Amino acid sequence: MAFRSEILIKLDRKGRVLLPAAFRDELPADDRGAFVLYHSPNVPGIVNGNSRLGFDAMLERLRVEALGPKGSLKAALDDEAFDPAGYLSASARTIAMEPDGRFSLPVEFAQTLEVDEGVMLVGKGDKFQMWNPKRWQARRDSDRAKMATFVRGLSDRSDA
Amino acid sequence: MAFRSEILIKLDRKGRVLLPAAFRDELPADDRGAFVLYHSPNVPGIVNGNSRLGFDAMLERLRVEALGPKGSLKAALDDEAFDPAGYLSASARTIAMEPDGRFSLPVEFAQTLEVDEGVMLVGKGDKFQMWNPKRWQARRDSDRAKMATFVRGLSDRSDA
DNA sequence: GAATTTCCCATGATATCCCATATCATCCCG
DNA sequence: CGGGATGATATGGGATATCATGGGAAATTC
Repeated sequence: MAFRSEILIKLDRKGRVLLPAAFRDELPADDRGAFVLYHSPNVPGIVNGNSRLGFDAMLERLRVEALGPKGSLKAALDDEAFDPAGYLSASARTIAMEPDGRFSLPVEFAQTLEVDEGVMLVGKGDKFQMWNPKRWQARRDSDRAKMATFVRGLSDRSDA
Repeated sequence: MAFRSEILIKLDRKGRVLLPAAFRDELPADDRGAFVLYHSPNVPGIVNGNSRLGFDAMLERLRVEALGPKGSLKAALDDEAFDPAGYLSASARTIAMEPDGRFSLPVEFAQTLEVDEGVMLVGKGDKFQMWNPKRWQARRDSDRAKMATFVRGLSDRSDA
């Protein structure tokens, strides 16, 4: 399971979006037909996506790694303490696809994305993202510069 | 797994390219049939290729290098920080081959390469590259001179 | 019963399958 | 040792399947 590539998908006048075949193929074989969308925890305007399995696995890691094995029990009971996994669950929605891979984008996500006629789907390996195409272009340009800097930095370190 | 030699391959009028047998043989035995292409992180005009395994291994090293072993949870959640592995995933595509080893070159790669009728496939050991033949010739000539200088420099350094 | 959602069919573009050919290296057998 | 036989390789191309998208019609929903 590794989401790759960036694909521009049209939003039709019925509000439907296609999950590209390249991404559908990365969903677990026993759970095609549905996946999870959730708001970015720290960047408004980004919607994240993953298989149900992948999303649940991330929550699990979050519970164990961030809170420790005992913390997860506490999170299950303590309604006062902040629970990051619970927060993400609340911001997430399970999305059922039509047989051809299309789904209707819930308005809450359409709003943060501020989509009009197209959505950019971006593979991030363990998950994918949905972007407003223009905002993605700006982000990609800035990331490209950071990547070049990062690569240059690597060679320096090997000499040191 | 070691990609060697440089091979000129035709691009047919359907946009198909053959992954030469010499390179196909270097793919993992349990994962022939598909591989990964991705844009060079810092040189426009170069397309890199590797097995899925090789690509994923590189991403893994990247994550460790960039974030440290504990950084993976942060990378999975933080949509604001620059994530080199995520950047590469977005610039990559999984390519399925026909049984005879051919694949249709995605337009995004055909564009950066500016190919017309031929692509140069170049083995780089742990990965391979696709080049516009003319650009590759220029690069090879410049590399040849650099290599001679480099080899000459080696003896001095080893004595020091 | 008007708006929304789901199902189904249509279509153009692309990708894939499959068959065909030319070239070359390898093999095999007398 | 020679001369086909064999097989893998690189390429071409027709036929078929899949993909992304549009849109009509039935089924929900409030």
